[in-house]
Order: sequence, then structure tokens, then C-alpha cells
Amino acid sequence: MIDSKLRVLQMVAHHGTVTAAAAALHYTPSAVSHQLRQLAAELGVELLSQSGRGIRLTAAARTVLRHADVLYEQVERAKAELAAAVDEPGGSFTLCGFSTAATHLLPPAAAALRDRYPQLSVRVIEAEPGRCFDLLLAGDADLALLTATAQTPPSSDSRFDQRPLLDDPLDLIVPDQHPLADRATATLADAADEPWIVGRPGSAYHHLVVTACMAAGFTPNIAHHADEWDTGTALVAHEFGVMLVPRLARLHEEWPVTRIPLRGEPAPARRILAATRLGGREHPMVASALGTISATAASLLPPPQPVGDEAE
Amino acid sequence: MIDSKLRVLQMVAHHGTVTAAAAALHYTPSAVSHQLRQLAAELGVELLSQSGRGIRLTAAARTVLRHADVLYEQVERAKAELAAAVDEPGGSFTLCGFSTAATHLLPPAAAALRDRYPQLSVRVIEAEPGRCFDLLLAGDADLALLTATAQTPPSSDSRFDQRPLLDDPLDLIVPDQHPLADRATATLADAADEPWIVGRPGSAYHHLVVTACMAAGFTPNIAHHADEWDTGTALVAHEFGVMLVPRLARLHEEWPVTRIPLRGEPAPARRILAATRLGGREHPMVASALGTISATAASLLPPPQPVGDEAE
DNA sequence: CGTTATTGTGTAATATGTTTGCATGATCGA
DNA sequence: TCGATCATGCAAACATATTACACAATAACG
Repeated sequence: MIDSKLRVLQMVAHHGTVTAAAAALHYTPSAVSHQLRQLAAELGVELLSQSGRGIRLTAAARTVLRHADVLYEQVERAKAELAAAVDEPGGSFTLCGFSTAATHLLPPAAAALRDRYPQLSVRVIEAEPGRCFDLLLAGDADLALLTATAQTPPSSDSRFDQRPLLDDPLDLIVPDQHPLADRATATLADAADEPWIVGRPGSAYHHLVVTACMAAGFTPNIAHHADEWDTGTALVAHEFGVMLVPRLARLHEEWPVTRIPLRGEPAPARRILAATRLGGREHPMVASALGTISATAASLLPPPQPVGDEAE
Repeated sequence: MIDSKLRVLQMVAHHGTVTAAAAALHYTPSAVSHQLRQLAAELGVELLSQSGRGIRLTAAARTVLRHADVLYEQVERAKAELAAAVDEPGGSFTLCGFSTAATHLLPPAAAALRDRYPQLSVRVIEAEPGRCFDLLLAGDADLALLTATAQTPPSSDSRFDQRPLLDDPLDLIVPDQHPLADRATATLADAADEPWIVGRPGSAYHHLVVTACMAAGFTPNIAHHADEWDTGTALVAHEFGVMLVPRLARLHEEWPVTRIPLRGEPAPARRILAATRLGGREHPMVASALGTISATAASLLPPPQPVGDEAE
């Protein structure tokens, strides 16, 4: 619907280099370079200038991008309106999100979509927040579930529509024999002096724990890194430290650990955002998926449990 | 910048038939048909249905068109902003307009453009109002001067930006020996009983004269058809009737005819409109051309001449 | 009521544009 | 200085769009 060269320019702006943009678009750097040159010729302006071994966008390119964002938004609106007017929409629809979302939230939504739109090909992609935005931009995904990280585009970014979907409360996981284990609730500060188990640096999970602790007034003593919930749980079970697990993440029962809901003001939680391309939120499938996801989330973490050891 | 298939759909909607749209776009009907089929497949909706030997647009097609208009407007804005930021804009710029405008108004504007933007290739196309809109839509022209006719799109049409540029007063042309010839001014009604010389039916000039007479309260007795001012003037000189000539149109001195300014409330005049694609009005070249045209018009028909025989 | 001119669609051949693979030049970090 | 990373240019492979032509359906005409 819109010249693909604009999308190329957008990707180059997003990634900063031709090569990275090419990778995100499943192109070769040559193609990207050529398309940019061609777009510049069509528009009669310089779009980029060499800066060292990389490139830099000109003011004209920024202008183009600003307008491109509006164009894409309009296209999304058009698509949404069209899809709403068709009885049996075909094509494909892709949901993406980070691990827990992909495990617990996305499959029910995808199933509901499949049932409601028999002609539709529904796909799910598990991806970290950073990649989710790539997928949205490239059109490889239509709805993304993510948590805010340092590299999340600002909510005012005119390419995306990001809105809070739900707050997923954080639970503290301690060994069964830990002094806190018989507490109904705890605060983060209660575990300030414990060794902590967090995700690999750079991961959304790592960012989550560190910022939560910082907000509670201390810097966690990071003793171990574990990306998967089960790995971290095993470490906790062997008394290597404590960890934080969002309520949505279910743990296997077998581990001798206790799950303690955290309190505080506000209660520690990770905010889950639903992101679409700007203008795409009115799309009936997006609306349907968001509805299912909300319902699923409500059934998964609803009645504020008084006790925390309801692990799986 | 925008998928050409949308332009195809727009043209089909504008002309009502695939064949006519193809002609306006310099395509073959096959290509148009094929592109529409493809666009429909991409969007997943039916765009047109057979109606007799012609076609009819579906509601979905209307929806697409509504959004397409907004898209094109946004693109025009982007182009205008880009052109304003470039020192030496290249490319080409095309003015079009009906005969008198093309003769007296467009060339000075084109010359000014050429002087101001040396790298620019400036073109002028003489075209009737109906075709002007085709030229604008197809991108074959960037600014059009036209008079309102029955087939002019409404000013609310979301594809164009039409604004009044100036009112060109109408003069009555009579033979030198005509009873009215020594009058300083006249009303249209004064010539209600005369035989009239007008343009070929369907032409903008024909429409102009008839509506002016209707507004004055009578239906002209059409005796002769002449499309060129000189042809009509020759007929008047030979006492075949009277005619109406807009002030901007200059006549050769040699003819034994008298030019009488018309009065009335409002004074009979033809309204000249300046039309661009919606969003294109801010383009610096459009602004420059409109400035020159206004100045030219002011110098051509300014000080309300007390006497009308200033022919040539 | 057949005839003729229009209109839209489908198909194979052609023209056009895009993408790749590889080679080159340039810059940065070690 | 070397190796790694990055952007770009060019010819060839590839994909896409456009045409020319043939065909079916409809409306106007005599």
C-alpha cells in the first residue's frame, strides 16, 4: 500500500545502520542502500550522509519519517476499517510477546481468534520486547505484549500504540526453610540483604528485578543469573538466594520453595503493555485478542490470594 | 510513494469505467483490471462488482478511497515540506489551465518559476477544466486554473484543494454600429433579445454564458457557436449577434466591435479557481506561481475601466 | 431481432524494476 | 598494521508489472 522504500528508511532510522536494517527486513545491505538512494532521487533530497563508517540521517530524512509515521497510521486505520467490514477475514494475524506472555496469555488469544475467524491463519512468536517492535514495524506481527525496558520506545513514539494492559504482581520466591517462608506477605526491603538471582544482563527480566529493587530503596546483591524460571527456582531451592517471579509465571510444584506475595505502595509489579502499530488498535482482531488476553489474565491472577504458596 | 494501485482505483471511481481510467493513466484496460484484482486480493475485500457491461464500486472500495484521499493529502504535505527545505529544487513542475488562463496567466507564472528555480523544468498545459482534474490526479500537473462548470467536483471533494483566485468581469461585445455601442456600461438584460454567440455545447465557455444569462433572468437565444474569441468576434463584427468575453481575454483591435463593461449586482463575472491536489497548496512552487498569477491578473484587469473599448 | 460498438477479463510474451552476490573503499578498534 | 565492520557499486538473477491480443458479455442501433 505504501512504498516499501519508506519502510526501509524507517528501519534504517530505527537501527542506525544499513546492515542492521537489512537484517530486520530480511534484505541484503545492498538492497537497502540502493532503495535509499532511489528514494532520495525520487524525493529530490539527500537522505543520509556518511558519518565515519556508518551513516547519519539528514534533516530531510527526519521530515520524511515524520510524515511516514502519519501515513502508516492512516493505512492501519484503513486496514482496520476494512477488516471490520468483511464477514470472513482471511490472511494471517500474528501475535508476539515475551516468554511468560507467550506461554500463558497468547495461546488462548490465538485459539479464540482461530475459532472466530476460521479462514484466518494465526501465528504466535515468542520474542523479547526489543524484537517485538521490529516485528511490528516489519509487519511480521500485528500485536505485541511486552514489558517496559530501558530500550522501549517512548509511549509518544508516533509509530506505535502502546497501552498498559495489566499489572502483573511480583512474588518473592524463597526456600521453604527460609525465615520469611511462613510470612503471608513481605516487602522487597525484607529481602534486601539476600543474594539475588536475576536474568542475564540486558534481558527484560534482569531490568525488571533491578528497577524494582531500586524503587524499594536498595541495590540487589546479584549472585546468580538465570533466564528461565525453573533454573532460578532450582537455585532458590538449593538456597543460593531469592528471586522475583511475576504472578503470571507458574512454577512446578516439586520445588521446595515458597511464593510470597509482595506488598508495598504501589505493590511491586511489572507493567505489561499491549503494543500495535499506530492506528492498528481499532482492528477487530486486535480488539478480539486484547479481550481474550484480559480475560485470561483476570482468571490467572485474579482474587488477591491471601496466601502466596499457590505455586502451580 | 504510495501504491499505484490506489491511484488506479481512484481513477476508476472518478471515470466510472475501467477503460476511461486506463486512458487517463496512459495504461491499457488490461493493466487497470489486473491491478484492481490484485489490490482486492491484497486487501482481502471485493472492490468492484459487474453491473451490466460496466462495473460498480463496492462499499469496501468507497472505504478504501476515503482513506486513500487522506493518504494522498499527507503525501502532498510531505512533498511540500521537503521542497521548501531544499535550496535548488529540481524535477519538474506543471501548470495547467483553460485557454485564456493558459494564454495570459500561466506563461508569466511559469517564467517566474523558471527564473527562481533554475534547476526546475517548468511545463504548461492548456486544458479544459474537466481535464485539469485528470491531470492533477494523475500527477501530470501540479497547479490548475479553471472556471467552475457543472462537472467541477464540489469544493469539499477530499482529493482537491480548490480556492477562488479572482473574478474575471464579463464584457459585452457588440458591433460598433449597435445601439448599445455608445453606452459606457450595460446590463445583461439589455441584450436579452439579441441573438447570442456562445461556445460549443459542453465547453466551459458555453456553460459560462448560459448561466450568466439565466442569472440575469433570461434564456439566451443561441444563434451561433464559436469556441475561439476571434471567431466569435468576427461573427459579431458581421452583425450576427452579440457575445460575452471575459476581461482577461484580449481581442484584436482590427474588428469593428465595441466592448461594454457589464454592471449588475453582482457584476457578471466568471470565477477563476486555483486547484491543487489536497495538501499541495503549501508547496513553495505553488505558492510562488499563485503569487505571480495574482500579480499578473491585477495588472491585466485592474483599474475598473470606465470605458469598455480598450480591446487588444 | 440481428448487428455493431463498448466494456471488462483472461493469458502469454514482453518490458521494467528489484534483489542478490560479490568486489571495493573507507573507518574504527586493537 | 591488521582484522572487523560498514556502506556502496555493478552485473546477473529474479520477480513484478505491463502490454497485445483474444474472448465473453452487454447495451445501443437500425
